[in-house]
Amino acid sequence: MSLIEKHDDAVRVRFAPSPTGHLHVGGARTALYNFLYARRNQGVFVLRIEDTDAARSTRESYEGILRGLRWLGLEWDEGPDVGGEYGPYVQSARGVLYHSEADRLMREGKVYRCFCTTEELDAARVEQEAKKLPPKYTGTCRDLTPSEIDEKLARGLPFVVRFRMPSEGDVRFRDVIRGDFSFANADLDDFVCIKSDGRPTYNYAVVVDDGHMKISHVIRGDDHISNTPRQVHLFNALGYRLPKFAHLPMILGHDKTRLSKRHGATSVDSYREQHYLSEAMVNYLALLGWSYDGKRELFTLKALIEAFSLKRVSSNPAVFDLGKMEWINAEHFKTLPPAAKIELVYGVLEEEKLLPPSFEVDLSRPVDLKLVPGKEPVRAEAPAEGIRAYAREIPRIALIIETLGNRLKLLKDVPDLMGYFYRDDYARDEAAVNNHLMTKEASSRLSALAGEFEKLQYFDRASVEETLRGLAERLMIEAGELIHPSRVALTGKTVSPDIFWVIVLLGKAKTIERLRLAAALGARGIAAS
RNA sequence: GGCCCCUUAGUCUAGUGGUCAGGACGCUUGGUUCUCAGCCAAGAAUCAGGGGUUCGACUCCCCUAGGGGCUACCA
Repeated sequence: MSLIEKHDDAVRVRFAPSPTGHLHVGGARTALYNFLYARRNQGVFVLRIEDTDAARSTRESYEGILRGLRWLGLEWDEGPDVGGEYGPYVQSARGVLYHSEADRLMREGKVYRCFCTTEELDAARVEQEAKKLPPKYTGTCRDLTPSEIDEKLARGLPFVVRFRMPSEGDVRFRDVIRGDFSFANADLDDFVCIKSDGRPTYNYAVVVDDGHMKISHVIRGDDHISNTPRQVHLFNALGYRLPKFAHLPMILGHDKTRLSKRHGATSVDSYREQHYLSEAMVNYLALLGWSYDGKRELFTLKALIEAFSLKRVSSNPAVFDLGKMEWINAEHFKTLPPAAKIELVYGVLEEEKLLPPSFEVDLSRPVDLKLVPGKEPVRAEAPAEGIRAYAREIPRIALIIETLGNRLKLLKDVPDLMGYFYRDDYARDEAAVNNHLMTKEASSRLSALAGEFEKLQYFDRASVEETLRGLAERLMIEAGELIHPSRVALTGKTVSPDIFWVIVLLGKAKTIERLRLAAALGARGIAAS
């Protein structure tokens, strides 16, 4: 094998979004599969921006797409911002190429100028539809004589460039995922390559670019299957080597229609904003249309690169299931090292403004990292700017995360799960308060418990538990009779992590304060009723 | 209207003529327990429908139905 051939066989794939909206999950998955295929085969991953629709393309969208891809960890080797051998990578900057290639096709008689107006075209289409005929270009300008063309040109009439489609025969191509296709040329049309404003159409620009960028595999959504025969014609007409095609199944919403806004969040931005882990998003997207062996489901990006294969991409559409993605998110979160969890949780606490400077917890004596059973003390890294102010809060966050354990699955649940550790105006469950706090017994018990805690020298978990259970014994009640109202008094909810850890982490002063408040509330409530 | 794609439990999938149709999420039940989560154990649930081909079809062919795509000077 010569060096040239070797070069031609190199895997080069591309993700080619048009900057007309946010990066949605379907696009992200297409990008992911391209990325994985490139990395798996030591290939090159190209990012190309298809902005030939001047009216709909925006700068914000362009930036959003790049941001989304970076968040997912899908770094490209060639692209608009990083450059590369075959740039520019933005179609609006490749006009010269499109025109020179069109001129070449024109000289070879493979395309022709069409002077038909939009009105004429529309009228013809309406007529065809009325007669239940397939709408096709009528071919008015297909065989204009050179003098007719010169005459129209001289009059300055606008024109488009159309592809001269053979009226007979058929086109064939193979799809890596779906096998062989054959389309009758008669069903295709003399589609437009260059619009009257001089810009290329999608079908034309894609082929010129894929050809010139030496794309070896076109991996894209299956909504492009029916565009492929036109593109194959163009590849042949232009004399480019035909890439291999791989069409991915569509991603659907829960009602099995194309995924759209009304199905919930469809942009990868919104998942990032909701604090989903990018690794989880990548993992879930990978599974939407691809499987490794039908068994293994948890992968890091790195593991996906090892495992990915186009051969195992499914051909049926997949429904996006948030529930499964959240499970995958939880699984990935579990595997994070403590320091990473702290950083993530801290970020959410800060963003949700749950770190009010006024909220002082009495941590001077009791809470110590050594209290985490079976764990090495967690040492926070040198605090970054902004973190300094709360540096002494870091160990406590570490302990809260530790205590929360598996209950913390989604970062977006942090406010709900941790709010009562940081604010006195935490959410209270109305029913829980009524059921557990508004009784004479609860009121006196909580008051008694507060009194017992008051006497404690060391507010560690063992002392706290011993104190509570001891009181229960003396009152001749189940420990639960003390635990349940305490939980509601301290957290506002009927569910929380281990109550003794909650008490310790809340600190002695705060615990007693809330127990007394609840006791008073109960006494008042009873007197009032 | 024409051309094309898709169809295994609620969902993602394994399966390539002979399997008790496997796994996962979710769901149900039981166990552990201060609640919840977790964990452990058990369980319900699937080959869209109809014709063929074959000794034998989830697997091959045809039809129907449903969903989707293209048929633009959108991509």
